[in-house]
Amino acid sequence: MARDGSGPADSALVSALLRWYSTNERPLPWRHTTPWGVLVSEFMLQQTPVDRVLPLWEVWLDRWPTPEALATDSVADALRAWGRLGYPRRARWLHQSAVVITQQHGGEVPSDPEALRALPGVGDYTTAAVLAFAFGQRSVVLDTNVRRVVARTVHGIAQPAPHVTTAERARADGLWPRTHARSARWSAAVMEFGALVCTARQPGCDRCPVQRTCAWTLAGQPTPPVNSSRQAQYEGSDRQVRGRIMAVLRDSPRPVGVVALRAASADDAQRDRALDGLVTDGLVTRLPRGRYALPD
DNA sequence: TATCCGTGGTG
DNA sequence: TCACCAAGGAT
Repeated sequence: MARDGSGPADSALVSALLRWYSTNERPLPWRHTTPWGVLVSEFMLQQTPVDRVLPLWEVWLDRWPTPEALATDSVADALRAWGRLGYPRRARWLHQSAVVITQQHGGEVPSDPEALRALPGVGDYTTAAVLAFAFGQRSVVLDTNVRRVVARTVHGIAQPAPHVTTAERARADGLWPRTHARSARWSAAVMEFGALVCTARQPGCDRCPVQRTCAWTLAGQPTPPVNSSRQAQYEGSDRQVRGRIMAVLRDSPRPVGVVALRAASADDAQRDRALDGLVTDGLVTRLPRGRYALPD
């Protein structure tokens, strides 16, 4: 039977997972905080597990309880506080967003989709997430968890496409509850369900409340096509060297010279390449006489 | 649009 | 051991 994403089976799915969420929701601190607290959490959670974000989010919100507080401090402060969370460009984007919020939005995280989407480091997902989780608005929150749950339970495939397609978004919109409050809660519920039960590797189908109606299970849980594009090797990569350079600069209270950066890579060409990239990305400042530092 | 961007845990 | 995975975004 063809599914258009708005039939009674979908209503049953929504109701069942909302019920599951009512007794399985983790007490994460960003469930009850300010819009700024939500925005910080969303930046930190991009491609980063919850357990690693938790302690750092507490530190950040204590130190910078408002966008203005962060905007007043330097990018270097933000990069040091980001520590080893990964993707330090997120710390810079978050700092830049804090500046924009302070200067253009009166210090308040905007609740307007266009204004949110215009902030550096804020894409389609983060825009939808802030609308739902900070402002209780209806938005179709499509993250990796949500997309996997919908792909399986509704579309009957093990994995969603590599990127969100127009058709996928349209079908999800048909599935999403119409009211603001129910939509926002559903977004959190389906995301939590994907993170805790309908996981990527070993889904807990024995604990799943919608196993009987799951399209993927009914189809015999067909395995996904083999992933043709493999993840690039990290060991020895420019990426690894960039990370090491950032670590040296974070740990140094003053600018460093090339000698200190040799610890990041003994390969002069690779080290220069990585440094150029970091300078271009605004994560490192090149000073006179061959010295380097984190940006002001 | 395919690729790049960090880091650490895991099966 | 090592490839995959984790509340993506920018170019």
